[in-house]
Amino acid sequence: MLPPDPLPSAGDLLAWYDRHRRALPWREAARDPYRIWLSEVMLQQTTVAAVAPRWRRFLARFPTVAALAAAPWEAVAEEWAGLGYYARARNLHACAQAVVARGGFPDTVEGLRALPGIGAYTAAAVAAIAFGRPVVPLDGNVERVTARVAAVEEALPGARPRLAALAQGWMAQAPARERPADFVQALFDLGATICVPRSPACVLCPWQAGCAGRISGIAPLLPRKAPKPARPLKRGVHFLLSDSAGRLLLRRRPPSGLLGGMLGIPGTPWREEGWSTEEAMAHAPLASANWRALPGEAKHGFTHFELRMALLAATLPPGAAVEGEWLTPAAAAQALPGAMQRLLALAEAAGAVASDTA
DNA sequence: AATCCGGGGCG
DNA sequence: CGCCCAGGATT
Repeated sequence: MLPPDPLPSAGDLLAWYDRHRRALPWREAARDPYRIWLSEVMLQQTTVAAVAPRWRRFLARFPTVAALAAAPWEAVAEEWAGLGYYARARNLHACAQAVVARGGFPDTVEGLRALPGIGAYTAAAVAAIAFGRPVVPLDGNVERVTARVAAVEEALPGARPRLAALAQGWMAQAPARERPADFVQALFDLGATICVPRSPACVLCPWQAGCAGRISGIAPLLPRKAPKPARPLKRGVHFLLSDSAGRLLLRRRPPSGLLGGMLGIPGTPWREEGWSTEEAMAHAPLASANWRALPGEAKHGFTHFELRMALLAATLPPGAAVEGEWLTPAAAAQALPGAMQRLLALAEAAGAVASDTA
């Protein structure tokens, strides 16, 4: 079969990008590798809309990589709370310290790839956007655009090497090679605004004439993906202990694993089998307290399982000592990951804690 | 290569 | 309710 005519032209895409590129906060300032790197880490599996306000807030608190490296983990965790994938925050902190120790960000893919939390994608993205290296980061947008333009019918993730080679081939064309940062961001924007997963707007696409997927009519079906397994349901029981001032007992979770390093409301492990009251009470932070079950359940979806949590509440008996940290409900809402905030909302609905200032 | 790891928005 | 999102680390 003959290739489509004309072939995808980097110049056409760059001309489109010059007119239609998204106005994103990390594109406004100069190419500070710290800001670019921070945006790329936040954008891992996270939408632009969710990242933009958090990116501004993070930089207001940690304006430089040195400031981030010098900050205590507790402050970084609090600033990241609610963004998800908390290993990113741990690696971000460690990466900042490594960068300060070596005197600045590496300006090559290999150098960046060696840092914590920087994989093949982020290394290529920072190298291209911050340092002008002619490399294409393969993200979900680039995978989709490339699979469609080249009509790659092989399913992900097996097709990834082919897609990467095709996209890198476009970067080798003259106009792209001279504007690597713009070219990769043009691919991002094309995938985010026109070559979208469902109902792509092919009539608006600068590459429509050369798109093999559009010509053959299969573009909306690409890229093909392997089916995903079903998510099991897990259950847990949690314990909300209030002191006489209305503050709540929280404990920092182990540094790795699910919600690692983040604050949490004490509770049982999460498992598929349910918990009897007696069994759950063995995990209570304080056995002798006026525990009462609150009505309802808190539900939360993780990537690989669904979670339902029951909640028991009690007040701290006078003179009792418990290990953990005491936070006001407002401070807890600020510092807790989403799953734990669901428990807080359940308690507020039951009138078990002071309602937030909202 | 397969698994684990959050949270939000959209059709 | 399922899918997708500027993925990385671990095994």
